[in-house]
Amino acid sequence: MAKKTGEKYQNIIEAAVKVIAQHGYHQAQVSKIAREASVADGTIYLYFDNKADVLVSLFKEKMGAFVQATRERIELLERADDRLRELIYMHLWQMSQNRDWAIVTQIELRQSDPVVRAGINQALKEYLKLIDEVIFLGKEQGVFRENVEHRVARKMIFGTLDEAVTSWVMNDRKYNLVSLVEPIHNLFINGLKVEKQ
Amino acid sequence: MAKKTGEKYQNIIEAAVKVIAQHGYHQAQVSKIAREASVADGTIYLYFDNKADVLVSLFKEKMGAFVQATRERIELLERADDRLRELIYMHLWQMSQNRDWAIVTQIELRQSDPVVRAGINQALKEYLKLIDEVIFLGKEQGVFRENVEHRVARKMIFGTLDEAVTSWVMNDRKYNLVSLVEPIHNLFINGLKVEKQ
Amino acid sequence: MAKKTGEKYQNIIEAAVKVIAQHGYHQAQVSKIAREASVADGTIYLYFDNKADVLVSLFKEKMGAFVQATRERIELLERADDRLRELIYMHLWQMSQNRDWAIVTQIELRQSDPVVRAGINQALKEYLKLIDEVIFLGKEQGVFRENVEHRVARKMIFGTLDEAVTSWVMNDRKYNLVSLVEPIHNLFINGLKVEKQ
Amino acid sequence: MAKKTGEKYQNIIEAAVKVIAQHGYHQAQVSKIAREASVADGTIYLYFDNKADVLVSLFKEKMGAFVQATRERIELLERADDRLRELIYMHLWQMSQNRDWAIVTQIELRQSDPVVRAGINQALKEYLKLIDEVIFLGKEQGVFRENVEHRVARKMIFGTLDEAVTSWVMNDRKYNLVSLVEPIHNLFINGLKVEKQ
DNA sequence: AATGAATGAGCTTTCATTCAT
DNA sequence: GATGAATGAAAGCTCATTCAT
Repeated sequence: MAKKTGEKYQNIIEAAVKVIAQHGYHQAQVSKIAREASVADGTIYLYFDNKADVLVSLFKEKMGAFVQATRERIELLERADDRLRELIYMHLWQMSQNRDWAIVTQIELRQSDPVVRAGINQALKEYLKLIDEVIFLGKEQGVFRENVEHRVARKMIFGTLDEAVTSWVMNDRKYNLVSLVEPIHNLFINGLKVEKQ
Repeated sequence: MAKKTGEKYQNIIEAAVKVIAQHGYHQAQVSKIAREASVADGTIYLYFDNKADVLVSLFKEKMGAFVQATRERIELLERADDRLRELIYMHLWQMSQNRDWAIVTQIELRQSDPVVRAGINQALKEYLKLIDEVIFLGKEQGVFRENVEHRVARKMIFGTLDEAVTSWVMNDRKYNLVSLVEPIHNLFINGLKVEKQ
Repeated sequence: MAKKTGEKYQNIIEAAVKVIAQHGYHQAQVSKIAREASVADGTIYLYFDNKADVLVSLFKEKMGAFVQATRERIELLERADDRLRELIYMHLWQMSQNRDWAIVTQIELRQSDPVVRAGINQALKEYLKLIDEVIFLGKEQGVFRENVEHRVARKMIFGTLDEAVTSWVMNDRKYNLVSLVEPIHNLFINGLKVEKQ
Repeated sequence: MAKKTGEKYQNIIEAAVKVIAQHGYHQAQVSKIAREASVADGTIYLYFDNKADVLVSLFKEKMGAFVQATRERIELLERADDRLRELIYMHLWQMSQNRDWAIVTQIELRQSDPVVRAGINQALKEYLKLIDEVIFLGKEQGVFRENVEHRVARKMIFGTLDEAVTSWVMNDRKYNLVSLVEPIHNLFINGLKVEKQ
């Protein structure tokens, strides 16, 4: 039913991001998004099945671009540990570049109902797959330990980055998020323990 | 105004957890909670200021007990790395023990409105403080590296555990969450890298 | 926000008068008014900000027409005492013509909350101004005494008419309200005292 | 059922006046009145049938005293026109003496539901009867015109005084209400018209 | 394709009254 | 007589979605 292309399709998605970032998820009514996109309320339903579809599409579009950009950048690098650093960098850098998107992603969209959550999780899988690939590569290259459970490592990497961005957004972005790239990478690679001397 | 003690107070909190876990946040009406607690709708307002207050109180009560139990257990141990293992264990074990609570905490309560979120974040701080204490102790004992940024380490520990539990809940708890204690602890301590030989 | 024009706007106002007159102020729920107006509950909120706005608008619309009709009629007359008689006549005649409106105005709307009261008082001022004009004209024409305090005279005129209509409504309109025009006018003009002979 | 005597009965009535004057009719909950009277909520129902009964009783008690005091004073005077002046004076003076009572009587109690209104009107009749008596006496004494309709005169007297007090209360009692006694009396007696010379 | 007026289901909270103690 | 904890009915308002134009 919904025609998921065209200029208006993009306009509506951008409008949704803007409205949600500005007014919060619970104040992001369809009519407000329509006004921001300069279309009629009904027009939204020509491009999307329902409101949840707007949110899920929004997340997929943005997340797709995010993953692709990250993938392109890390594949320029050889070593898995360098790729991991680049992934951490891209994650934090992209979020710090787009204030609205960070708010929407880390705070507002988490309040959405189960249907939207399901769509979001679906879109997230692509990113988790990319993380897995880095881990597997690291093991192959003998850079990461063989006995590291890749599912556990993936949770650590995603969980830490996610928590870092959320915490940064919640603290009104008072510090430079990208400055965390090295400390985080270092911690992932070397762990907490003191090196034997 | 609200009398935040007594048997009914506890009943209502338990009923809220049950209803939210069973029907989801958006289907957890006051009347449903009241029925589950075997009180009249109005009775809830003798013990809580409003619905948000029920949810925040619920989180504070449970989280307070959670943090206290964890603190008591880890303080029986000497070394910071052992304490960290115990904290990981307590986090995962307590969540795996209480199916409803895990769902409420990881999924449903995240959908709540800003007022509830603020109350929840407040309650979470106590837990983050406990994590910080373990990190500081580790540095003092020379068990953890001095040059580890404690804020980054805290984000890693909390972010990883949180992601692990969410992931486990979302996958319908198909595996034993406690089995992740060792892998996670190992990863936190030793990192991803291969040991020099 | 509210679009205060159109056929539906008028329909809702008429429906509100009817429902309030029939069921009383405290039984005039929005849903009842909507049903009477043959619109959905939500439609009311396209034309009015809230329930109080319906009531205030209703009063303003009706009172505005009332004052205008009265003004047009009295301005056809020269002498202030004739104008006063016409004002008394119009007041009593218009009320006796519209059973529902009289009930709403004299009984039901007086039960309304402070917000509505404030709006009503605002609308009443226009009528009081008209009364004042008649008094001033009378003084200019040498028909009314110069030493009559116009504020006191205004209270007498409005207070008496208001009491007359209220009393008539409360007594289930058993007599002809318009028959009071002459006695009231006579009393206003000549007072209680016996003429010196 | 209700025992309409005793110290607590009086306390509750005084408390009701105070609470209504202070917080307004719509904020005068039974529990608030009970607290002000230093009794339990349930105790009110030992002395009154229901909330409406409290309000009606309150009005009757106060109005009874008001009428009696007025009657005693005017009966000291011979002439009906003097009695009328005294009645005007007593009405305005008593209201201006008791701020709370004036607010309750003129503003707040008018918002009450039909049951209370009916009780109030009942209590008012005694006062209207007193006004009638003055008018009849005036006619007998040849002080007031025979051809004055007493019902109309009564409406004028009560309507004007009522409007005067309401207006004074609404204007935050910025002027001295008693200063209106002479102007009002003069207007009632002599009317608006210029004396023939 | 686009519009936007109309729909109507759904829910938190208040408060007069009761009754077991 | 006095208490006050408990009751539960009742209603204004929002907003995603539709559909006639």
